[in-house]
Amino acid sequence: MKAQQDQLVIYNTLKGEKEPFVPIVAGRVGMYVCGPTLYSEPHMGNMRTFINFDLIYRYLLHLGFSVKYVRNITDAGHITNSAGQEVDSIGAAAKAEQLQSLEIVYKYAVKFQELQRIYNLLPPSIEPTATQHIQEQIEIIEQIIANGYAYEVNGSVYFDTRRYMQDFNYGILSGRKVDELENETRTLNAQDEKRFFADFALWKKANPDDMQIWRSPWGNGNPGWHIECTAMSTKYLGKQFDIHGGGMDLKFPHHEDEIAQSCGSFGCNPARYWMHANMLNVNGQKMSKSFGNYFLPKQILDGSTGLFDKSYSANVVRFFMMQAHYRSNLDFTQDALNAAEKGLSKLTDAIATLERIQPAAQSSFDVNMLVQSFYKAMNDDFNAPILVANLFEATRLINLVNDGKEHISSPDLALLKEKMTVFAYDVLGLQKEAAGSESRLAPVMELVLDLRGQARTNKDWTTSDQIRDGLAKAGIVVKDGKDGTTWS
RNA sequence: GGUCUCAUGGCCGAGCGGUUAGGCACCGGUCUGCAAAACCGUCUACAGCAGUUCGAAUCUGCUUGAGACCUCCA
Repeated sequence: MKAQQDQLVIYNTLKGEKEPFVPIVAGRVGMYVCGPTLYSEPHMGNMRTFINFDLIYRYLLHLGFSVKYVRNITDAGHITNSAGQEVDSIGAAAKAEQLQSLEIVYKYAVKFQELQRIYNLLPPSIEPTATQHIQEQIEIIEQIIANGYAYEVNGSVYFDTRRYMQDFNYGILSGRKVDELENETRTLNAQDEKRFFADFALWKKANPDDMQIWRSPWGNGNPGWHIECTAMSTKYLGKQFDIHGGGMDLKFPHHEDEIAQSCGSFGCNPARYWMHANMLNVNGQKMSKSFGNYFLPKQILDGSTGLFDKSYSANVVRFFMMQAHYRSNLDFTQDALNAAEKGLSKLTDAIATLERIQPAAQSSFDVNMLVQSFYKAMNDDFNAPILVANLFEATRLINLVNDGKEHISSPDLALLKEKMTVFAYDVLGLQKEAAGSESRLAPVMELVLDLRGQARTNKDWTTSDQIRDGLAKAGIVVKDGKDGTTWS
């Protein structure tokens, strides 16, 4: 695995190009990913980012890295945006639902946990919450003030972007130039407390109707909306760690400001590799709450999205997502989901077929090369679509072996079996379909199919077809294969 | 308006200068009492116009179209 570790290449948003992945400490990876704000149930687009970073986490683990994966939960409303508007999303949800802020957070945290289970996400090493780290946030703000990169005005603290730009590059991640930003935003902040339009809040003085308020050296208030990630990543991963991830829409200003906060307090960029997952699209447009074109992960499961005429399992949705690269847009369409559903079953069938294959003295194809292609794909910036294509190449060969047209040796068979299983289930995070889940139905079906088998032996096609049609009406499909009859 | 990204066959989606991506659909075949399923095989591309190059989907320029960010956002 060490050799494979050395081959890993990651696209670093900070550099705008792929580069070899060299962890700060050999064999260890510290990874921080921005998690959800729990003022509502995460929608499918939110889930795509978490599924993609789950894939990355899983592959790093498979390569043998010891990974500390921190993904935060935002349970404090982000009080202001840079236009100075009040946007405490959690507080707003709390008022709308007539609950306390933490009730809202807990309510949706439970749902998020459930979704992670259903979509087969590995739990992160730590899931810290913002409200449990107010003190750490305050301490970092104090440090930034002490370093001269922030100032207090009337109970609020702002990051001093102009002062910061004298020593550091603001815009290093997003490529934004402050003077380009200015023309647009200046007017919005005319009567702001800020010294400069690009300054952002680290701490915001409390409003009378705020639902959550904390004490601070500057009076009662709320933390700004970037500081929590700086506080928590620093606490659990150190001032500098390996990978910082999140959705592409967080690149600016959230991640840019995290960098500014880290540089402003500790003098260094918090992460060496910045990774950004792309958005999920519906009809070519980003799925988003504000566009109203979003739907919930469980609506796909029960078929109530209104967009598709049937439901899909979490497994199919996950496989569908694995067929696009994490840095690409992905369009959520019914045809694409249907294709994923069929493809997935073809793939899992082939893995099951491996169990029945009889080895030959020699292999008629290069199994080792095939397995290497799995690693090659994933080592190239986690290129899951290529991996999937290679798994389908293996699928084709497995079926040919099963038909006696290709051969595989015993050691090669063992290798292929292991790697197919590992890559499909451990790395891609697909789930083995629970066979025979309807335990009470199984013996009944056995009996029914047995009777139908007898009818077929007697060439009593009327009875045989009657049974088949009757079962079809009950939603059970009978398949007459070469090796007997199966149903599903 | 500013910054940036992308335009691939019926659909989804890889590709980063020379090789079949892959899946689904279609079509042909194998199997089958029939059907379905399964398996095998095959076809359809690179938005447009110029340029660089022995060679371009892949590099450059322009045109057209779409999207993201600049407000909360995964």
